[in-house]
Amino acid sequence: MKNNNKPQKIRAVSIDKILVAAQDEFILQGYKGATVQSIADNAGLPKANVLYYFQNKENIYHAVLEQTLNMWDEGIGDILAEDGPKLAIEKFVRAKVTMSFKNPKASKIYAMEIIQGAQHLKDFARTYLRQWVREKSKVFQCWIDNGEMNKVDPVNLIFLIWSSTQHYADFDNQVLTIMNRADYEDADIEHVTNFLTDFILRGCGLKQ
Amino acid sequence: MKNNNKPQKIRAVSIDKILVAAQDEFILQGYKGATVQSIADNAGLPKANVLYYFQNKENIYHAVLEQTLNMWDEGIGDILAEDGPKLAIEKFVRAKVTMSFKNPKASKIYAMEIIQGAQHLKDFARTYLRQWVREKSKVFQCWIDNGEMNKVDPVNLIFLIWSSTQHYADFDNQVLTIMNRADYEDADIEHVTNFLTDFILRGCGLKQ
DNA sequence: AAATAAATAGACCAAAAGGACAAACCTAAA
DNA sequence: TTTAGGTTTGTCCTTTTGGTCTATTTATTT
Repeated sequence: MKNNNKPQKIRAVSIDKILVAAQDEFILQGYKGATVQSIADNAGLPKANVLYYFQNKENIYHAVLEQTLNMWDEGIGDILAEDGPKLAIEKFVRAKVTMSFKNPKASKIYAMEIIQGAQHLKDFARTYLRQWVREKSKVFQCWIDNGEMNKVDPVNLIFLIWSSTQHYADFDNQVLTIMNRADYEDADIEHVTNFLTDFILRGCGLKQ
Repeated sequence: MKNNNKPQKIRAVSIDKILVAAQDEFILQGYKGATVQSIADNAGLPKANVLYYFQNKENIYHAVLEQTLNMWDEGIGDILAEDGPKLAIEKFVRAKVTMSFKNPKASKIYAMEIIQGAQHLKDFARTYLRQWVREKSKVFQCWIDNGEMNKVDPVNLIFLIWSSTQHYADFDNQVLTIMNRADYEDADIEHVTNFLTDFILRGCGLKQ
């Protein structure tokens, strides 16, 4: 019953189970606090088997990080000059909010990394991220210069959008506790998206 | 030269050195990853001496958390009905931004706690924080009902202010990397405060 | 100065955890 | 059936670390 899986898929399935378990473990315990044994238990595999696929704990963590970055990358949406400020911001905020609600764990792994000094993400931030911010800032600046939106510092605007959207992922525990709720519901995504787009568009002088 | 300290102050001084070192260690390594030895080294004391003041690691962490919450509490500022929306938001944002720039470590400790499930802060969130949000929401609601500001969901507004201000503390590494800078400067506080107050006031319909 | 309390410090221990190893166990092609 | 490559698992070892114990030194009080 167990190994009826297609031949070369065993590897993929096991690796996936390990990564899922590892993500939870790293969030809850941090890198040092996470134990291979616990990851193995949660993945339903013996420890030696986990070490067979990933040679050591650091490799597991790298794999989790990589997966997280890929997801972040896909879900980040984009800010296109041709969309114009209003549509671009709407799309971007919606993408990030949806991402935060649908995949809070990825956001948390990322947040913990940055808070702890971005040891494993220095390069990512220094190259990819900086470049991304630079490009998008230019787009905002164009819109400002064209009088399509208020004069708002683009870099800080990006920070505000990032932080206000990711807050619902990283601090989900706090948000839910304060709202006296057990879990997010689908309607929340819409509600928060509407709140944030409205608010941010107004902040940019794109509404009323 | 060493023990010329005033009599009963040795204890206070040592405890303080330990707490400072512990805060750094807990941020960098997480709870499980932090070692008493490393805290002791950074405090310039032998490990046994650290355990002499705090009986075990958990006590150290509790002390750090308590200190953090007190600081948070003082620095959080307040939102007073009599100030009116504009002044109240200005004051609050300025307080939180200043706090973020002046004491990013406290914000980080707090953020990690919440991200990791708020194990040690469940009570704080369930009682104090929830109550605080409830009260301040009422104040916002009054202003809205009086037509003193736009109809903006108060709870989400509070979340937005929290997240956008704390971002400069929790993600300082990322912010600095993106801005290609080594450290924050005093002028940054003013700049960010102005950006955020402007933006948020406009979002609330309190400007232009 | 003597006695008492506080602080410092080295040595030690048991438990936990990362990782190595080797033996067994499939599954599929030759 | 045999062989080879991938997979599963129990066992063992070493290092790290939280915490204890005891001894010594430094302050404080009487």
